[in-house]
Amino acid sequence: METSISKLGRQDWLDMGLKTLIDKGIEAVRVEPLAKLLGITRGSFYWHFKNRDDLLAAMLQEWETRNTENIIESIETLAINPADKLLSLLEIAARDDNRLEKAVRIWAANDLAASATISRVDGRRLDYLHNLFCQLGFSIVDAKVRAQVTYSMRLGWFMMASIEQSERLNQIDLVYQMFSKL
Amino acid sequence: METSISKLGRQDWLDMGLKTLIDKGIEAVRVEPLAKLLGITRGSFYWHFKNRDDLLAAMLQEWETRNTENIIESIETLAINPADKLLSLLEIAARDDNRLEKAVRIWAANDLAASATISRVDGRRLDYLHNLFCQLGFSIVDAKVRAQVTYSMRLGWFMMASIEQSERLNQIDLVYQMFSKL
DNA sequence: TCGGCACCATACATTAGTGTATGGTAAGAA
DNA sequence: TTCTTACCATACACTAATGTATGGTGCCGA
Repeated sequence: METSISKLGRQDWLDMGLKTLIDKGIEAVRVEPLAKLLGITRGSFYWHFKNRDDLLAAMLQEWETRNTENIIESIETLAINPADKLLSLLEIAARDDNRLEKAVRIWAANDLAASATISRVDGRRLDYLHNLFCQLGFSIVDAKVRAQVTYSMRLGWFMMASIEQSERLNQIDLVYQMFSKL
Repeated sequence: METSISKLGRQDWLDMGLKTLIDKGIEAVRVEPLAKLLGITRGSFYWHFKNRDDLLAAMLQEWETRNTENIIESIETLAINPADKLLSLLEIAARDDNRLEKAVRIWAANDLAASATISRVDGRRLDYLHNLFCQLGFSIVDAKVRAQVTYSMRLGWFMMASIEQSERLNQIDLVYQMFSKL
């Protein structure tokens, strides 16, 4: 039937959890307030999840799998040579809506499970960047430094509150010139 | 008398607040747990502070004033020409213990008062950096972009969990070469 | 030496959330 | 039709924290 008044499922709780994680941080992801937002009681929640920690773990995994699937693959399809790939990466990082990633990183600052997830993601991305700079002709060690620096910059982008998307796009030209040249 | 068993004061609560902010985040800064850590009851707290928000505001102000006094002044004394100043800034950022700043930034992600403070600090630092790059011979707009990029990178440093101080120090050479050259 | 101030303890009322147990209901399978 | 499954409501016991009110105590100055 797919009517909009149909019953809610586990995914609805998950989505609402991720949404309030983005809007108000992990401490605001609590089952009673979530229930209020969904117009429902907590009885439903404890049917789908063991407890609050179970939801948090599910949220973390949801983000990591989504993330692992998306980013790198899309680059690999829409760009061929390493220089274009680097540029595409920078543009995606500057343009995309990073609110969920930022929220997870903030979460990770005081939570072991979240910080383990973040570390894995960082590792994969740094490896990919490292590889890219190697393909651009840099030595192993030079490529590593460049990967770290560009990635630091990318992380800094969404930690700096007072910066506009247009300004980030301005920065890309400079960064690309600097980092892609031998 | 100055005996170590003397009574506690407002500053002791403040210090313990900042310490647990660093260790466990702002949500862990709560008066009952703090009282336990100080080996005292909450009666003392409500003598020195109006309520929990009053403590949080005091912590924020403490950090901002400390911060405003320290950083830039120390640079201005230990380096004369703009190039040395830039290098000193990078080294300080890479070497210093940024745990408190990181904690405040994490806090700011979900708190208006903290994010206002962070914005002021970012503004001051970006202005200073901008000025530095101007003195190095860059145009107004080029200096602005460079200031933003170097500052982003600095913020990214303490958002990236898996990076060692020694690696940051390695990055400095490259960054300094890239950004100081016209 | 005595009053007062600064600091701390204790007790209370209140709030917001957790997790469990148990029962109700609507829809589709048997 | 009846049964079962999936989902939701309700009620309860519990925990951890907030803020207030009030009283106790040690020290210091007049």
